[in-house]
Amino acid sequence: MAVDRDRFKSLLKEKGFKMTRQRLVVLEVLAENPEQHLTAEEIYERVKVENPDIGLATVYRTVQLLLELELIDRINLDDGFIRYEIGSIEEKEHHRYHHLICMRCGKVSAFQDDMLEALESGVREALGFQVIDHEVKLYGYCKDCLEKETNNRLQEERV
Amino acid sequence: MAVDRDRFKSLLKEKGFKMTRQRLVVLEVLAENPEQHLTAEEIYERVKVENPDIGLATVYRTVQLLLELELIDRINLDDGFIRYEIGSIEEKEHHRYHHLICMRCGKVSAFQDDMLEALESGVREALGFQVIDHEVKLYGYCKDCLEKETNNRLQEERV
DNA sequence: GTATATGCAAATGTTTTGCAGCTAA
DNA sequence: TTAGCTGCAAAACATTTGCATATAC
Repeated sequence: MAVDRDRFKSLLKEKGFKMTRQRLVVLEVLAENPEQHLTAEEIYERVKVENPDIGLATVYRTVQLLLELELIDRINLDDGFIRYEIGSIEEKEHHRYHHLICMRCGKVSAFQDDMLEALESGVREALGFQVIDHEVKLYGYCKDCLEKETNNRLQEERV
Repeated sequence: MAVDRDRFKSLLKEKGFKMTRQRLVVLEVLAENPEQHLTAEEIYERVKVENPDIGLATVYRTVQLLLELELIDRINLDDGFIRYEIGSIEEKEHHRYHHLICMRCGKVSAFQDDMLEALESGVREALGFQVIDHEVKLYGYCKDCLEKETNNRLQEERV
């Protein structure tokens, strides 16, 4: 996924920001790693490969800016890091975070589902709360870990 | 909601822990403030009223212990604090965190809903991911804020 | 030219940890 | 008695901020 330089530039200009090499590179790293939920440190390491002079503080300042511009999403997996990933193109108005977090291997994958719209309208009617955005995290065991466990069990029974 | 001292004691004993005044008081504070999603600091302040000699580190160590014993739940509202609240009695196997977070006044309220079970079984079938626990956060505007906004608008029109 | 952005280092603020003394069992 | 717990202070950690310099426009 390539970054549209000119669109980025005019998006920045709209809000009085300047286009810089650092901002472009941070956005590019995120665009090149979709659904990778990178931490600031991870973004920093990848940016440094081609831009060794960049500072970690700039990465932190840039992700905040990109969040403001709604170009990226923030994900909190409760492991002490805030993570970022490029926003999906299809669903611009509603940011939908649905993440499957494996409690064994820690792998995180995303999925899409519109089922929660029913929940949201229910909340509106029952409690008078108007939902603007939501975040859903499902914790459990991924396919791979479930299969491994089954294999181990079979092996144990054989012994 | 009073804490059952003896049950707490035997629960600790089961895992080789000791019952202490500090642990009991921390649990009591959480039991007396259901659905209050207190931070460690807030728990500390409330505990100190009757136990001025307690240390903040003990509060941190105790909430970790209570989480392990599944007596309390952890909530992360992405505001830089980890919050804790007493676990609800009815739903022991599944910890269900559903929180409504007002983007205007910051008020947090909880609600209960079993709708997500359908989502979970769907995820199991489609992706092979076995869901054990989930967390849902809905961001939006609470009833009070919506009403205030409406009132303000009416007043502006009148002027 | 000037307003904005950067890099560095220092500060921040929450949470964790080391350790000597204390307490429950 | 002794294994486990506590309080204190220091450390650890991700993230933010101040400031002088550099850069975009």
